[in-house]
Amino acid sequence: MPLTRKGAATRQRIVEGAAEQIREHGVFAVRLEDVMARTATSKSQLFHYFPAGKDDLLLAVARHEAARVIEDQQPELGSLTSWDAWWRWRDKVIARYRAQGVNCPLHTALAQLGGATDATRAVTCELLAQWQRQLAAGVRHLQDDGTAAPTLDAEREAAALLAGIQGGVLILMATGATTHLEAALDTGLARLRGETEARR
Amino acid sequence: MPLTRKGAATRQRIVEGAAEQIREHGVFAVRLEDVMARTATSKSQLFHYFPAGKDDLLLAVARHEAARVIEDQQPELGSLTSWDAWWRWRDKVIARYRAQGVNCPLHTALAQLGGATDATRAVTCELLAQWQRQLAAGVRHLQDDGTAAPTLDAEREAAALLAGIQGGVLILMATGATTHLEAALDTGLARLRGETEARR
DNA sequence: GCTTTTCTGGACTTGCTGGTCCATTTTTCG
DNA sequence: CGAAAAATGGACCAGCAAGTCCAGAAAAGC
Repeated sequence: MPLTRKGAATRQRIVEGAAEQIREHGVFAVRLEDVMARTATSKSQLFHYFPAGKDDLLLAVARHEAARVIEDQQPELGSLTSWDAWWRWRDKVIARYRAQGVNCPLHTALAQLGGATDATRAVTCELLAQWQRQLAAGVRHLQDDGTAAPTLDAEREAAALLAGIQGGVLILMATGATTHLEAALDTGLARLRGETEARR
Repeated sequence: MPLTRKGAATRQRIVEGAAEQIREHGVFAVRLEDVMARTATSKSQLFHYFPAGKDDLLLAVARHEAARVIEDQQPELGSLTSWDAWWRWRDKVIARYRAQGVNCPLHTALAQLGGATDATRAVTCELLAQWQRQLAAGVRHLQDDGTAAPTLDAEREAAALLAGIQGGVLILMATGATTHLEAALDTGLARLRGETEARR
């Protein structure tokens, strides 16, 4: 079923509108009606573009938001080629999540879908894998320029860092404080450099 | 409203039954009816013991599960007095969450409640605070016996470790793999000891 | 034992929200 | 231009699950 230019625009409007709505009020509070009102669409349109209904839409939103997560960290995340770049990235991550506050659309969208479906799981895994891949690349850069010990397992370090970020964000969502996210990032980076003390 | 012995038993049966149900099928799939069937109770009982309805029950479950989280880590978490104790604790945490698999009743229960309510936030914060407190105490023990550098900020290290655990569990729930949880714990512990290499 | 309170059963109500349907308009494309 | 396909509007349906109510059984307490 080919989409006309107009159709594609509408579809996108729906996805973005739904994402915003979720960001503002959380997934559980979002009804199809809200999305309709926000995006000036009718129910038939929703089901026209997302035949399988709400889950279908939510999945699209999840994909959309997953892409955003990575994009928002660029270009820093993609070029963690120096110690300085790492710190710029660190600051960006904290700023991004501090701004986002307690609503993690991706996280909640996935939660709503129950994680049961293979599709949702795939979205999550893909996001995590991409993220970790870029972190690991960054670790290797540090190893190359002698900042980080060559004995470190880059992949493992990246995994640990990623876990710290996820947990930090989770705690941020629960408590509203960025303390843990910062602690995770700072101790993680300090570790890469072989420092005992965490900066800042 | 004083509870008779029987009443208290019923109430507890409901909470535990609901918790099990959630653990097995996730919060979103749990209907009051399911809880009724499982605990051999009627709807009037549910509303008798939890006047505010489902949210009320869910909150009780959250509290119940929060307590479990800490309990399940005892006695290790409470006495992280040596490097060895730390490792025993590490193994216990991994085992616990591996067994639990993809269902984190606490996490989902809180998600369902939206995190909006003050009550749910309080439960989460209390749990995190307790957890972190015990970790920090453990860090100080390591500093006392010379295993960890005295320059480390125990509270901050504990925060980072906690974030890593939370993220690791989150990723475990999403992907089913304990890789990240292990990586977070192992690098975290290695860092405490000032090792460059992560064990295992 | 008798009264009061608590506990339990289950039928009933109700509101909400996802989903269906068809008629109408707009776009596409030969 | 005209036919086919896509896009849109909005009324309608259906089911579910939360929450209400009252009557009756069991326990508590004097």
